[in-house]
Amino acid sequence: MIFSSKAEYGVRLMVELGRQTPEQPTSLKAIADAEGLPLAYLEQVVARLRKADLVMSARGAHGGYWLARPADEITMDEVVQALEGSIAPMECFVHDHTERVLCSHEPDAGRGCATKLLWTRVQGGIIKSLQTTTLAELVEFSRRTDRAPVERVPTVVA
Amino acid sequence: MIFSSKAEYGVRLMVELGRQTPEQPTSLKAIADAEGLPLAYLEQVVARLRKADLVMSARGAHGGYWLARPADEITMDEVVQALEGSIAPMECFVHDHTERVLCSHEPDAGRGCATKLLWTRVQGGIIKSLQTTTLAELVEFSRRTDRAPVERVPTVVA
DNA sequence: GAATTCCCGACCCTGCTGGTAGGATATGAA
DNA sequence: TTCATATCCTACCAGCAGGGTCGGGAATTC
Repeated sequence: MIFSSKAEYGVRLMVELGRQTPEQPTSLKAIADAEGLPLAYLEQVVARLRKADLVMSARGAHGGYWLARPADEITMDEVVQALEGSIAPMECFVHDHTERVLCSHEPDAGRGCATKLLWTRVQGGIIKSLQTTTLAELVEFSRRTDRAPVERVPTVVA
Repeated sequence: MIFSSKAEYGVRLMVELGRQTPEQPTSLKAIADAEGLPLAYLEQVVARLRKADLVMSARGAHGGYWLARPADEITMDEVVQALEGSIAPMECFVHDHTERVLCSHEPDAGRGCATKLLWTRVQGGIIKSLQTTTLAELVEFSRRTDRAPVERVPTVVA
C-alpha cells in the first residue's frame, strides 16, 4: 500500500510553485533541476495538475507554470486526487464495474461486504488527513527547514 | 495507491475465522470454497498471519486455523500490518535506507522534507482508522448483512 | 528565425503482484 | 499401516502497471 511516485513528485512540484511569486511563471526545467527529477517525466505529472485546474501554464520563452489559486486555498486531497486519479484503498473502490479483486461473496448487488466497511474507514482517514492539510502549510514548512545549515545536494539515487 | 489483494483476502480470512467457534479449527479449503478464492494462494496469505501470531494452526486431518485471540482483542492495524508488511504511504517510509523514490533534496539527515510532513499525516490517518476497528466489529457486520436478503446498502461514506 | 518552453503520444523496461506447481510433513481414521 | 486430509514450504511464472525515455509539434518571445 503505497502512493505512486507521481504523488511524491507532484506534491513537490506544487510546493516548489508555492514558493514562487505567482506573477512570473516557473519553468519545469528549473523545478526538475532544483529537485533532481527527470524533466520528461515531470511533464506527465504536471499535465495531471493542469487538467485538474490546479496549475496554469504559459508556453514559449519565459513561459512556465504557476498555481491557479493561492496556496492556502488548495487542500492536498485535491492535489493527490489529481495525481493518483483516485484516493481508494482497494481496487473495487475506484470503479464498481471493473472489479478485479473479488469484492466478497456478494457479486450481484452493491451490498457492502465486511471488508468494505474497513476500507471505507481507511479511505475516510486518508481523505480527512489530506483535506486538513493545505499546500500553504507545506510551503511554510519547506521554507522553515530550508534555511537550516545543511547544504542542498540534489543527490540522484538509483 | 491501493492495498494489495493479500490485504483483502487476509481480512476476509480473518473475518471467516472470527465467525467460527474457536474450539474446532477451520480448514483453508473450507474458507477458499466459501469465499471463492484460490487455495494455494490463501496458503501464502495465511502464512503471514500465522507468523504474526494472529492465527494458530493444527496440521493433519481435521486440522485448520483459528484465531489466536478473541476477535475483540484484535485490531485491524495488526492484521493489515502483518499482511502488507508495513503501513506506509511512501516508499521511503518502509526502509529509510532503501530509498528508491527520491526523498527530497535532503538525503543525509532525517530532516523532514515538506512532503514527509504530508505523508506522515496520511500514515497517521490510516493507522488510526485501522486501530479503531476491531475484527469483532467486522465479524458482527458480516453476520448482520449475511442474513439480510438484499435490503440494506450500508453506505458509510467518507 | 532561433531559442525557449509547453504539449502530446508512443514506446520501453524492470519489478512486483497474483497465482500455480509440487512436494514434504503431520495427524486422524479405517 | 495405509490412506485421506491438512498444513507447510519453496520455487517458478506470466501479465502488467509504474517509472521513465524519446521525438516531435505548437506557441511565444527576443
